[in-house]
Amino acid sequence: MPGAADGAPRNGPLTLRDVARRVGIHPATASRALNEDTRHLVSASTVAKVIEAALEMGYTPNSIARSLKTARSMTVGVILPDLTNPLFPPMVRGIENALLPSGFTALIANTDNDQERAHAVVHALRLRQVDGWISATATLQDHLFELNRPSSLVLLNRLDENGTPAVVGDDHGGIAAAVAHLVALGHRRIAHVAGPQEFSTGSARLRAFIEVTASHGLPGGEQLIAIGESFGESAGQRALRSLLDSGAQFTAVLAGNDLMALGCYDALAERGLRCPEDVSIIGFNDMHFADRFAPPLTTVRIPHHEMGVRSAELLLALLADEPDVPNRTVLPAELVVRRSTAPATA
Amino acid sequence: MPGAADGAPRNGPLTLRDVARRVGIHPATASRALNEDTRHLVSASTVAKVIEAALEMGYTPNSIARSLKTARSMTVGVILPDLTNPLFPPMVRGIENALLPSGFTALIANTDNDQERAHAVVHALRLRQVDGWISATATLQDHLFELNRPSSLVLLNRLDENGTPAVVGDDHGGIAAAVAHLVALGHRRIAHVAGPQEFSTGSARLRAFIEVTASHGLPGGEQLIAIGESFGESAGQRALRSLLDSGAQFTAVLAGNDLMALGCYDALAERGLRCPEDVSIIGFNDMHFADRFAPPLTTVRIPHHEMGVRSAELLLALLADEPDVPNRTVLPAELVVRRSTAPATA
DNA sequence: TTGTACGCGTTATCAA
DNA sequence: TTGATAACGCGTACAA
Repeated sequence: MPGAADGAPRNGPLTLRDVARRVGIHPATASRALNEDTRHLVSASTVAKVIEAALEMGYTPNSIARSLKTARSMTVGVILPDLTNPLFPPMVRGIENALLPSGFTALIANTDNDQERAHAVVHALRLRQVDGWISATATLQDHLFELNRPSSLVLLNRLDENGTPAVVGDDHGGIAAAVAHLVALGHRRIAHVAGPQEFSTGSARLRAFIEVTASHGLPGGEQLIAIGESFGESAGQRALRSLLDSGAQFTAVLAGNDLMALGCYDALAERGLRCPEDVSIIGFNDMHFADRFAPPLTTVRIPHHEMGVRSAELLLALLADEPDVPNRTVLPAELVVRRSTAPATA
Repeated sequence: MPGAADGAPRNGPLTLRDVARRVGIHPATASRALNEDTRHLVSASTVAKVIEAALEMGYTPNSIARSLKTARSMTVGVILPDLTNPLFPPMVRGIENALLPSGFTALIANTDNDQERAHAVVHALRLRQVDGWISATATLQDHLFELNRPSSLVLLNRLDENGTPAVVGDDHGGIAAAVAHLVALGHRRIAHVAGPQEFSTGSARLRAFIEVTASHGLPGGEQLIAIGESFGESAGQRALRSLLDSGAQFTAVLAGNDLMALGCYDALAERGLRCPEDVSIIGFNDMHFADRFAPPLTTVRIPHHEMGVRSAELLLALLADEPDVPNRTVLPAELVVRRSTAPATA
């Protein structure tokens, strides 16, 4: 005699059975009444009674039980290099905002660009049965692929070679705008402190830099390019330092991102060079507080929050098996001119 | 005949039954073998066989099913005002790092200091059956209290009047160090641009300011205090502006936090006042990039990451029903002198 | 329109 | 030391 209908009051949190008992119906009916898309199977009057009872009793469905039954955890794993990098919080907020209406929750994990740690956190999230993934890390895609249907993965601020659905900023357009700005200021010898080439953003920006400077007829070649070993400040500093040491002549620097631009500030300072009087510097991303630096950084803005939103929407579409989901979304980049760029003097 | 032992291969992800079948034992035994703290109930040889089989088959336990059975979701809800505020990411990372070894996962939610949204996100997390809460928001405690046993809540960077376990920075010590620094530089008329008084940090710092300036024998009184309506930049700007408008005389400003200090920079700039030549400014928190501002901000550092770690450890202890968990942890604050403070000239 | 019966995958409890 | 059974709370065929 399972599910006996006697009135023994339960002590833990309320269940569907409690609500059903209160209304005097079977739990299954209560379930149907409470559930959006089965509600039409139930008479309007019972629906009303069930909903009222549920509200009154303060019933909340147990999502764990539901997940076990439906085999969907309603969670999304979000893999980041490091939440502490101001680039990511706005993206995360965008993801969370886009996920909320659908009842999905984001699980955030940081890899610190460390393979070991990446595996650990991805494993931890797999144990949690996440339904899908948003990854803003590089070189991890392959591993995620081993473990997931491609249809449940969206890349954010990254591209891979497998055509995995991705949301990125317009690297080429951003670089073009930055170079055009410098050219308009009279700069002709422009250097590029590039990000690591394993990252799609690092290589896309370098490629764009080479193309765009060539199309402007500017002097190019490897002596005006230095590649950092990370996207951090010290990598930017070391890269520009090496350029300075090489004796290359330039009046402006395009940095791989804002953090590297900050490192360029440092490299300049330690040589007694001033920005923008001696060397103009442009960053990429327009991260929070870029307008507060000394000097305020001219940089390329990409829509962080919007990128998060779009990546989540893309994933939601994939999870809903929608047809025709685009596999590459490029969001516009925009140059923000501040005070780290000035007319060329040299 | 439930759980028939015939060899029908399942197609979905592997379950405990698959592993058990492979080894030729009962699923319950496999469960015991795989589980740390029941393993001692199983013979060493079966344990070995089960573990090997599980590894070989790539079995991963279904945490949803486990949660349903154990009534623990192994998740912790983390309530923040706004992840975009650089104060919080390091704390979140601390929380995640401290949680990871215990198998707990953090669910992050932002309130934007909006009651409506706060309720929505807390509700969403409740539905997810989080086992405990870490809250860095103000004025929400009461509501959380209605919904949870007090033993599952830890406050972070906040205090309430109910003695809820909390981890905070040493506001009084930090303010004391800041004032001492200014006094040593010859300042005597020091203003305070205070944070909102509904927040424990806002009121604690104001109280400390009043006490400490008095103990130094400095001029006090309301004309040297302005209270911002939020902890943001524009609130700080408006507050200092009002002080300036009031005609109050001061040579240094203690801001409620770093963001408000940034607002003070703006208020000074719009009056043609220079920092630190005309007015020295000190912030609070030493958030990321405070050293990059113009001028680099002298501020009080609190150990963000450590605070996150400690709050998570505290919560873990509460969840484990450990006795003698401290209900207030105060972490040391340290003054970081940069270039927004200088000897008094006026 | 509603009720019945069952199972999602795991672990707790009891019995052997 | 192991096996059998039941139950966590829910959703869903199927039957009524």
